[in-house]
Amino acid sequence: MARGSAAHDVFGAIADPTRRRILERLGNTERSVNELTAGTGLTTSAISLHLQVLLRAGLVSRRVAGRHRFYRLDPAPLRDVADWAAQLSAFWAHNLDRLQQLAEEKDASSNRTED
Amino acid sequence: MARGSAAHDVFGAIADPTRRRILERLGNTERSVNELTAGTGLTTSAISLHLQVLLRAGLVSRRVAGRHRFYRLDPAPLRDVADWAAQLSAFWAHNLDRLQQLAEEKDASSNRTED
DNA sequence: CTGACATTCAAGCCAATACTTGAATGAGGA
DNA sequence: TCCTCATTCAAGTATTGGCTTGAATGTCAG
Repeated sequence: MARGSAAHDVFGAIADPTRRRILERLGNTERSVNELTAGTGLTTSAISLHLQVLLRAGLVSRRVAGRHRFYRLDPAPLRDVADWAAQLSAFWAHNLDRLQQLAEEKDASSNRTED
Repeated sequence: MARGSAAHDVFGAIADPTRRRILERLGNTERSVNELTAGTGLTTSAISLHLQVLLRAGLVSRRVAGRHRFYRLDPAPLRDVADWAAQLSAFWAHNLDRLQQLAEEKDASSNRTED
């Protein structure tokens, strides 16, 4: 991605596998840069840069605690991506009803007490 | 996206806005390169290159008809993207049961809850 | 205060990408 | 056949993005 495109939008941000792994690892817990660096063969600088990209894309937010910065996943842009991809695939398959089904299912999960 | 990442995977392919527009335009109809070029300020060469990327990512397939190539959307990879994004956003929202439901529904692949 | 740790900043490098122009391939029509 | 249209191929260029190293910032522990 060079000319017109940009890594500061969501699609550009999730294009990188390292950043996707970070997001996955950030799934439910907030983690420090050091934690996120562990396992990857990269330096903390590299991970920090990736986190800046994710920040700019609105995919993560951070909490400063002493000399640690804890990063946490922000789901809203991901949901945009999911919607875009789901709509497009459903559109092609002419499964418009399935798209709506998914939307309802999603809606129902928020105000559902127990199954 | 330079080093580790690649435009031949789905996420890299949809990172480019031009390619996303192509996919959207391909929504329900198959279109020729010329048709897809119209409207963009780009050359047919550029669009052709983008289509090759989309082809390699499995996002489109083509039908050769005389001197025209008609490209058509292939929804499967998009559904992968949708699943990935939806799972992650749902994960964060503490809808773990729903995540598991989705996972089982799809592949029953291993989902690790790293502490 | 001093030292060690956690994170970011600043250059700088290399590879990959998006685009262009010009030529090549291939199919249809006169 | 010959010419034209539709598409791709082949360089070539500029820009971007990912990563590293080395220094700067800031914070806790002694």
